[in-house]
Amino acid sequence: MSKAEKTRQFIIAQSAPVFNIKGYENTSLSDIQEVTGLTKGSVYGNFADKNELAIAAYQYNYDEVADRLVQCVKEAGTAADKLKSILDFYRKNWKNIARLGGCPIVNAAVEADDHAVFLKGHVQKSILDFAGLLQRIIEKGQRTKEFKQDISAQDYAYIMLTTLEGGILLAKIMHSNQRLWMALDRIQLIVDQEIKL
Amino acid sequence: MSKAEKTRQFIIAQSAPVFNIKGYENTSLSDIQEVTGLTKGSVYGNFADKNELAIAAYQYNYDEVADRLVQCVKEAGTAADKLKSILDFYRKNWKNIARLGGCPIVNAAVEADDHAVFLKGHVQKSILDFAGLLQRIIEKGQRTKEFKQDISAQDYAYIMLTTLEGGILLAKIMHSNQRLWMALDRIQLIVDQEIKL
DNA sequence: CTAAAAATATACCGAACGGTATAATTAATT
DNA sequence: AATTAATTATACCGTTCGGTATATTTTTAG
Repeated sequence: MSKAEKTRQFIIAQSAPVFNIKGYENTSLSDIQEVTGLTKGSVYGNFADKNELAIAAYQYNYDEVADRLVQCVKEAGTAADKLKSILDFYRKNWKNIARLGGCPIVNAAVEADDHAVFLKGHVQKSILDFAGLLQRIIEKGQRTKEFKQDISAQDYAYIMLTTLEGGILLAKIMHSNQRLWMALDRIQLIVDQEIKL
Repeated sequence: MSKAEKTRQFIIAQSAPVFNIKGYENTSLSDIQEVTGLTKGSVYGNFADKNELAIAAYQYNYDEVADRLVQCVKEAGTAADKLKSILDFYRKNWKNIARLGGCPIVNAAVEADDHAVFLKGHVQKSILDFAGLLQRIIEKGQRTKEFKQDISAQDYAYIMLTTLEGGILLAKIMHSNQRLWMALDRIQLIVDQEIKL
């Protein structure tokens, strides 16, 4: 890894939380200078423009959560355990996620849907990715006869994602873990009552 | 209503969708000049600063939706019909709401939770307001023996709100009505299976 | 160790930002 | 209709914005 590549990664890692907290359009280069201790010349030597860095930072923010989720899922055995491990992950890590600005998908989605267009494709892709993860777990459960055969794995994946992100949104603005806990409990209820055989 | 008061209302009404679309921090005074056809002097003659206008615009955006929801609720008879009328409202008006930037609560919440602090209290208040509306409908249903007695009206109000806002978030960024329809169907399912007697 | 290449810092650009003092205009009062 | 008061327009302020040309420093390769 060259020096410049190291610097590039350093800039992304340092600025990622700032983008997640202040917003991708609202974060300024002086914010990035402040948090990295580098100068504009250094930043622009490694990124074509602010948007390129913003996109890299969003990807970093999403991957940071997604990679750990995938890890949780891998470590769990049954499909039901895999789903539970995702809910547990949020219960265990919510405080820290909130400190870093909350869910990257939620934050970026609101910006990207009608004005920060340069982010839209990336946010859409990560939503498909997350929904896909959930869907594949449900389908696996169906193959292993853990879960009902006649349900739509995709529909339930999106119901879970919807409930999760709604819960995160409310929990963040209301400063209330309970709003998220309730959403997670609701997802578990759906798994137990509607998905499990 | 004085001339200035008329102008004030005009500025709020014209700029409200812009704030909802571009964000409350990211909307500039030149955006407001453009959409109102007025000059800075005129704007600052009616508002102390940009934040005062932003708050008024948020309130306008929320009230615009909330007032119509309250109207729907009033016109419906039973508690179950009242809840259904809210879901129908979103089904019928989603296209237009999306055109104006989506749900004011969702948009403002993401900004207000960690950087646009001046909005936070107002967003929190409207969430309590919306949840309260749902809660009161459920409690009415309990009093009229439509709904189960042993459920928590407040918990179900928040589950509905969570699902609704999650659905709106996904529908907006994915350009997919289906994501919202699915959330609305899920809420109806909860009413039918868990709330109704 | 030295030269070439790559990476970072400096100093600056024009444009847009939020905001204001004041002038010009319009509305309200008598 | 005239005068006063309220409202809107003009012109400007200092600051910050994203971005860049160039100089300096630091890596890297021979």
